[in-house]
Amino acid sequence: MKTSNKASTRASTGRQGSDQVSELTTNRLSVYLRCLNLLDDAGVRTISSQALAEQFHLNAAQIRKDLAYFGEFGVRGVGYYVRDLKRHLRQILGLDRKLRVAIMGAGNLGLALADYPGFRQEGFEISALFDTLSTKVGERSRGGVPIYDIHDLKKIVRRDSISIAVIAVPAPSAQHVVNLVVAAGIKAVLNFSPGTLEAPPEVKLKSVDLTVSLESLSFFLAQGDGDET
Amino acid sequence: MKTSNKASTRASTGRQGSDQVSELTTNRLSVYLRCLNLLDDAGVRTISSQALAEQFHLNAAQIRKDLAYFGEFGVRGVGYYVRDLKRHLRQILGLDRKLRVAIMGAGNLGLALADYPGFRQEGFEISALFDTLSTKVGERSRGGVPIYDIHDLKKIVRRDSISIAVIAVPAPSAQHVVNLVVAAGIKAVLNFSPGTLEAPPEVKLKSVDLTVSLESLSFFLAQGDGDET
DNA sequence: TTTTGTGAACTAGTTCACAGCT
DNA sequence: AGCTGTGAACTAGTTCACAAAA
Repeated sequence: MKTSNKASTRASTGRQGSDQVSELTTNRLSVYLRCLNLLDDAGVRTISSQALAEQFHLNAAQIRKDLAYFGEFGVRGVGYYVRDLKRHLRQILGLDRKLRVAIMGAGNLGLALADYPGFRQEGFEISALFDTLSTKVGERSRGGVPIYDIHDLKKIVRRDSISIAVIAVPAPSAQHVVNLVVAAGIKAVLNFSPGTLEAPPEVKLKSVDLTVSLESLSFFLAQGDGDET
Repeated sequence: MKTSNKASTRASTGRQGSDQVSELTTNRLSVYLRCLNLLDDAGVRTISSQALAEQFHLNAAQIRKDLAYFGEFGVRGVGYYVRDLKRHLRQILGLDRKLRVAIMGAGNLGLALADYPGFRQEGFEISALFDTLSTKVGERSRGGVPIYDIHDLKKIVRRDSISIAVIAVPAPSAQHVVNLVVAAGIKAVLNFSPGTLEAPPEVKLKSVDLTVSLESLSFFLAQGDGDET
C-alpha cells in the first residue's frame, strides 16, 4: 500500500485555494514582468505570446499556460496589451504595494545587498540592517540604510512593517537568526547562507546557495576537460 | 510528426559521453558533499543513504540514484564510507584541483563576493577583480584580491589560469562583459545581473536572479494575505 | 540481516496541436 | 486571418519496492 506521508514536506500551509501553482511558474511570472517592462519602455503596446517567446527565448505555450492560472489576460487574434498585463502581473506577484525588507547581517554581503539597486527597482524597500556588533549598530550603509541591534528586531519589524528578511550572516549563526526572524513574525525569508535551515511551514524560506552554484560550474568544467582528445 | 528541434536550447556541448546527468542531480551532489563534510568533522566513519536522508531531509532512493550515475560507491549491508564518498564527490565535482575565479565588477556586490568565505571553502580561489574605473584599478578588496583593468582580462586570465567568471556588473553592461569573458576563453560563468544573457553553447552560464527570488517571496505573501478570514 | 543499486510506477512539468474567440 | 486558452501527448524527475550483494 502507498505510504500516507505524501504531504509531509510541504505540510499544511494550504489555507489559500490556489495551492497548485508551482514555484517554477511564479519565477517565470517574474521574468515575464521584466520583459514587459522592457517592451513598455520601448513603446510596445501589444505583444503575442509567440513574439514574447521569440524575443526572450521562452516557450509560447508555457507563457500562455502560466498566465492562464490567474485569469484570461489576452485578446484572441491580438495578443496581450503590454500595460495591462504588466499591471496584472504586478498585482499577482504582490508588487502593487510597497514591501519592506530587513537584511540580517551587516557584513560585506549584507551591506552590498542593502545597496543593491535591483531590489529597489520593483517596489521593494530595504528598511533596515541588523547586526550584533556594537561598532556597526547606529551606523548606516553607504546607501543610507540604518543598522540596528538585532535585539531590537521585533520592535523595528513592527514599526516599519517589514515583511521579508534576507539572511546574510555567517553559516554558523544562520539558524539562530532565522529563529529570531520567525519569532518577530516575518513570513518570508531569503537565505544566502550555505546549508540547511529549518523554518515552520507557514514561513516561506528560499535559499540561494552560492557554493552549490559554483560547484555546479566546476562539475561542468570537469566533464568537458575529461574528454578532450 | 515530432519536430526535430528538441536539442535546440541545450545545443551541442555534447562531446562528453555523460550527457544525461541533470543539473538537479549535480546540485544535489554538492549538497551531499557538504553533509559528508559535516559528518566527517563529527567523526562519523560510515553512513547509510537512509541515515543521510533523515538527517538532512533528503530522499534515500534519490541519493542512491544520484550517486549511481557515477559508480558504485556503497557497500551493501553497510552504507557508504564517509571519507571515501567525500573523495569521490570531490573528484566528480572537479574540486580535486584548485579552480581560480575572476569577479567582474568591483562594486559593492563584486567586492563582497570577492571576500565571501564560502567560496574559498571548497578549493575555489578568487584570483582577481576586474573593473573599468581607474580609481579602483590597482587597489585591492579588503580581503586582498587585486583589482585589474578589464582591458587586461585576457592577459590575467591566462597568467592566473582563471577558469570561472562571476558577473557582478550593472545589468546594462552585463552582456558586454559576458562577451569579453567568453572572448578571454572562459567556459563557465556565474551571473548575478538580472535579465537574459547570451553565451555560446560551449560556455556554461548559470544565473542567480535576486529580483526573481524576492518577487517569488512577494507572491507567497500576496497569496497568504488574500485569504485570511 | 542490512543496505545498496535499479527497474517499474508514479508525479510533475513542458510542449503540442487545435477548438474557439475576435 | 490571427492568437488565445487548454486538453492531450510527451518528457523529465522522483519515489517505490525488491532482487542481489555483503
